[in-house]
Amino acid sequence: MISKSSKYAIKAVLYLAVHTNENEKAMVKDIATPINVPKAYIAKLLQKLSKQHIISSTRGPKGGFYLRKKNKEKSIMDIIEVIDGNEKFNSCMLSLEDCDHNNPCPLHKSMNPVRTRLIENFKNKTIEDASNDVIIGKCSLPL
Amino acid sequence: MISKSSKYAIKAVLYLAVHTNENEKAMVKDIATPINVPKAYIAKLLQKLSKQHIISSTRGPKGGFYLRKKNKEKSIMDIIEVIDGNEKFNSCMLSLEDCDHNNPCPLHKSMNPVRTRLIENFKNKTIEDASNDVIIGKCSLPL
DNA sequence: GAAAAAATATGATAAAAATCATATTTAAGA
DNA sequence: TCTTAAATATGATTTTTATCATATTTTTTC
Repeated sequence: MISKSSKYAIKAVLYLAVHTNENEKAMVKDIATPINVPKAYIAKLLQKLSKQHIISSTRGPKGGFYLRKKNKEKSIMDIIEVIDGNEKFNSCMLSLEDCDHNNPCPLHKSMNPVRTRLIENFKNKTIEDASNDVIIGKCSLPL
Repeated sequence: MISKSSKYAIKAVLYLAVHTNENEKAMVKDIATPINVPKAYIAKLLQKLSKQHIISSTRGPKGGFYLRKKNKEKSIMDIIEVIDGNEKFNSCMLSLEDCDHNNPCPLHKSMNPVRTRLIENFKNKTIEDASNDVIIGKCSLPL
């Protein structure tokens, strides 16, 4: 559905949303274990997210990764786009070159509403939305 | 979304649905080009599909791959399950071990209806349904 | 039955995704 | 300003997925 990397990234960002802010940062080693992702691998993903301003970071002692208010306004889709690229959901279900409404493949008609709904969900759900559900105990995260 | 292999397999089966029957078979070399898939690769996928009785085949001269009525009753989901395995759509969107209705991850609530719909679509759409749309010109296939 | 034409079986190679390792840069604090 | 602790940059390795190649078996036809 979405790549392992994107799933990892989403989990990491949600972890940061719940546990960090300008004053309380988290280091890779603090993040990797609770979200159950290899340390060196999540480090790379965090760097990518940081460079694209999905998350914030500072170097050196007392440094780490964290989320600002601005960061929390980003959507789940923003994360996926940084990690998997933004063609992820735009291509035809059968990868046909010129499948569209006027020239649909046999799966187009039934699948398009699903795809649209999927994209909407990812776009509409902000980091803040998702992490709030965790904070108020409505949803769970780790592992 | 679904693997390249599954897409290839679906295209091949639909090709067979439109162009073959008990009396008119198609060889790998006849199939590979129009659906735009490497010959040796689609050969392997066809063998897998054949072994699982999604498609039919006979060896030797005059042999080839084809679809019986029974084959056409199979669903798109049947193809995907043979190629990608049947865990494809069952896991949590974040791959959390014990995410379910009672202990949902932050994406569960919004994503579950989409997932359900997706599965239903794949299960309800038979080879026959899809190929008929091509035959009556409602949908297109190649490339 | 021998020859040829097809699928089938098996395994090797290439490309992409995921994982691991290490050197470099930056910032804090003594 | 030196040491240390952190992110950052870079690249090597492993695993998975996709692709290529070839030998074997089955079936038809002569």
